[in-house]
Amino acid sequence: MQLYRSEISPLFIELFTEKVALSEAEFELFVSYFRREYIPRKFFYLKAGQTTNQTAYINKGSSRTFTMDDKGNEHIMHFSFEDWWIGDLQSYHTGSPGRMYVQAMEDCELLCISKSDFETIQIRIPQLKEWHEQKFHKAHFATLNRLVEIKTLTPEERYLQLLEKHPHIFQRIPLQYIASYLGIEPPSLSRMRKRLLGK
Amino acid sequence: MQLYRSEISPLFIELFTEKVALSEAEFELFVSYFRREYIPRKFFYLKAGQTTNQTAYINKGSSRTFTMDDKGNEHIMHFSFEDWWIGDLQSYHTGSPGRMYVQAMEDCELLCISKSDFETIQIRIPQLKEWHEQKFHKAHFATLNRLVEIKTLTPEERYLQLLEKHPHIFQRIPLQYIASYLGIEPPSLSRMRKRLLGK
DNA sequence: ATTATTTCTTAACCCAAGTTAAGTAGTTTC
DNA sequence: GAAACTACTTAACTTGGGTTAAGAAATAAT
Repeated sequence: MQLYRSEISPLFIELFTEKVALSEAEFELFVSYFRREYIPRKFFYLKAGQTTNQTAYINKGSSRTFTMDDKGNEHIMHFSFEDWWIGDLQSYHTGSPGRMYVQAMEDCELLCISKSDFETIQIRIPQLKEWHEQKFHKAHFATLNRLVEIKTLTPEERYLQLLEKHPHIFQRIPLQYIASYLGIEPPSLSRMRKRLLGK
Repeated sequence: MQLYRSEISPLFIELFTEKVALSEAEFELFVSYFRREYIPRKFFYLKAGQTTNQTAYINKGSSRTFTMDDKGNEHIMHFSFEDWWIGDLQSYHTGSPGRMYVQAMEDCELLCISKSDFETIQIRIPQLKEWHEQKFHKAHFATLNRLVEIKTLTPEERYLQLLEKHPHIFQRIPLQYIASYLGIEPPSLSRMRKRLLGK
């Protein structure tokens, strides 16, 4: 099951041939380790309790990553779209069962590479190791940013900031999910939006 | 200004001679790069806007790390005690101005090493690089954990969890700071504690 | 087109946290 | 020991989110 270039997002190709600067041969080798995976809307790429041993690139589609509390309520940590990498970082790195659910919000086409394959190829192509580490750092800072946001901003401020910084999200994601991401219930978001109309 | 062994926390010695498994000579070399720094109570090790170029180990004392929002309210991210490393990770890694304030809650004695010295010695002693990376991973997962907690637990649940997992904190830290850490105002914490007495 | 399903809004009520300000207790300082 | 400062609590009031349930609107399925 080989992957043809025409089936790979241009952004993926650009990332590894230009930013990571793999040679043509290195890129071919790298890609050869990937496998396509389809996750239909509403299905799960990953569930809490599972241990991940692969990383996935979203070639097409979108997903939401959430945890579930004791009472069965879902809490969305983030959304992912084309050109994002999804998975449970903690499970991937520690090899222990994860706490995250990753569910397709739209039909997803993923490009997946197993952890062992990735580690193998890192030895041959050191740039990939470096890229992976940087990716990890960025993920950390994104999480830190989320934490700061949630501590320093009111729900209303978080809503306005999301609207300003990521307006496209509102065109693709149901408001109930956005409410969960903001940390409030759908009726609260509804009330808030009404409140803000008068401003 | 040399550091004598008797002046270094046994935990620090144990960490690097046993867990990181440095040889006697390596340890001596490593320690020689450190410099002592004293931060009196209420003074700042770091302020938002500054760019850090060192890491600090708390040999003695405690600190709080917080951000400040637009309205001037402080939001405590975490507390640190003996045997913890403090600083602004994001500023340290990206070399850009940080958003964190690190203030001594008790008189602090720190062991500090500059970023450049640490990078130099990493080349000579690769175990240190590995240790540092692991430290970074753990920091990430701690942040993730905080985010999950704050999203899935109510203030009361967060309070009870803190009380259960870190009861010693209540013996060393003013309740107003704990309130900030939990994400509520001091009167709310006070009311909550009163409420919980009847249970 | 009709039905079914999903998504969003609204209303009513409750409750907990925010806010402000006052007051108490404990500690430090001189 | 009095004054000053800090930490904590309490009260009164406001505000905004949670909850539940019902209904409206939009979308998908048949």
